Amino acid sequence: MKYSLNLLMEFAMNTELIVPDLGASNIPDKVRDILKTAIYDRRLKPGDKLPSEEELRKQFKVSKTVMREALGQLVAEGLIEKRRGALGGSFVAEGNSERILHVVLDCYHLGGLTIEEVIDFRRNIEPIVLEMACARREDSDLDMLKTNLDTCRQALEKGTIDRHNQVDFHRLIAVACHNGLLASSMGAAIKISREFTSKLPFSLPEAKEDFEYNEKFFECIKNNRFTQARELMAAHFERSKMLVKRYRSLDPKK
Amino acid sequence: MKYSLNLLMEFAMNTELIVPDLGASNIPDKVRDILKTAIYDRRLKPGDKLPSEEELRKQFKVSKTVMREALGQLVAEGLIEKRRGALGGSFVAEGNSERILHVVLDCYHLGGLTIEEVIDFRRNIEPIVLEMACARREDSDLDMLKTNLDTCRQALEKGTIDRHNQVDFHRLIAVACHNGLLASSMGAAIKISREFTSKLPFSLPEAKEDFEYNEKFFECIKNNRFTQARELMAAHFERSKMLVKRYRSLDPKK
DNA sequence: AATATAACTATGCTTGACAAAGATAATACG
DNA sequence: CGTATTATCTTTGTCAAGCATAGTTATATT
Repeated sequence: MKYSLNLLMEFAMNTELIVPDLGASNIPDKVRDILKTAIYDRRLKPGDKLPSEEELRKQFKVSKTVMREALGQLVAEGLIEKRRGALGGSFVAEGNSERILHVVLDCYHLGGLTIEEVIDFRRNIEPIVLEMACARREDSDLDMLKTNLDTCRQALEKGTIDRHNQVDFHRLIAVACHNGLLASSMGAAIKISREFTSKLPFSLPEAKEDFEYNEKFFECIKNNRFTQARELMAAHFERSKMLVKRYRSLDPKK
Repeated sequence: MKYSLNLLMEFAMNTELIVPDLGASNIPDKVRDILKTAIYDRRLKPGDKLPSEEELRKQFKVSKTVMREALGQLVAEGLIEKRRGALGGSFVAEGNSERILHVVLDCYHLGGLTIEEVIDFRRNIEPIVLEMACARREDSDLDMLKTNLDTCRQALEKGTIDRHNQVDFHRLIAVACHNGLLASSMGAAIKISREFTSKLPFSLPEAKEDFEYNEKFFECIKNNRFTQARELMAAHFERSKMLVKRYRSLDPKK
């Protein structure tokens, strides 16, 4: 079998190699950077199969362990996927914006982002997002949003609260904008909000009030009511602000 | 030395362990998930030192190789940092939003995001960002922006173009909003834009026109001219749109 | 007292061997 | 002849033991 990866030899040739990335100190990182560069340059495209670990190991002239660690990092970064078995191997991953969400979440949990920032982000951006959704939504988006509303309504009618879906409605609004970057960043912000608010007390009347907002948002999107949408979203966030404040006053520390 | 990580034993106890994350198939992933969970739960806080590889290996009852792979993945994900030497080891990383940028870039290079989406994101969000900057900028932000303008102006006066800084001005606007999530997502979008437009031809008159926009943005931010800012940014993006279109017509494929 | 050296602790790298998964080909058997 | 089982082959996954290297600390030498 022939692989179009002789270019990797650029590594094997130079013990002190020329890496485009600022010099990684250890060998696995160097190997990883070379493969990463090949992917960035599209010499390796999504779906492409890399040589086997054994083959790569020989090409890079590194040990099995190092090769595995380099590939492991690329897997962790979501750039490649590995499959076992006879037809297995390492494959360049399809671009999926799922990882954006995870990284933002990581950052939040490490204290690199505060909940205030996240909510501030939403408060300022979501009005625009709703406006965009009004302009761009397709019929399938309306169906999607409607399904969410129905699910939440059924829960409320039974006296329960579907908190997950009720918050998720906001993510779906972003999805209806048909912009991956927007959907990812809003998705992350909303996921963090959801994780945070899940600790807050939430009464049935409050939930119903929240749900009514979602219904109003839906009507705006359906009927392309741009300006009304904006005001509504602003009002909604004034409310959220109060909820967070109340929580903070209940539990002053942290 | 005593580590407060006996909780890790929850793994060692169960050969078939209970991982919060949906079952990772291989051992390193399981170990990684457990450590990740500990970080998420803040049982391990940024700056905390993990036990040595040897110690962890014993606690998790896994081989050295597996332990290293698990830690390697956490490093790749930016959750921990490793240092060599006597006082070395694995340390929980401080939250840094730098990784968000990398992941978005990865996603773009894998085809998970198109340049159209990125520009669309900017066109819709940046007017708000500029507006926010008008309201929130501090004196230090004005200095930062001014320094950028000076650098670019000097280049133009010498007949050269400082493309990097001229685009970077937009990132600095986002920074002036004092919201990490906003700065990160806009930073990523702008970095991708920059990478893309670096392939476009760019004449000196065009660069000057672009620079004048930056100067106008600065005046808005300085004097809190919200509404003017918005119109300006919209106009600026109409221009960018044309530039991209021209590029596409020059090079129809890709 | 300043400097070189040794010891210690931790990560980094190598090698070799075997296990397990997944696909294919060969074989046995109805 | 067709199906089911078994063997085999490729590739990733795991283990183990040892040595190399970095960085700190203590010790010895001058």
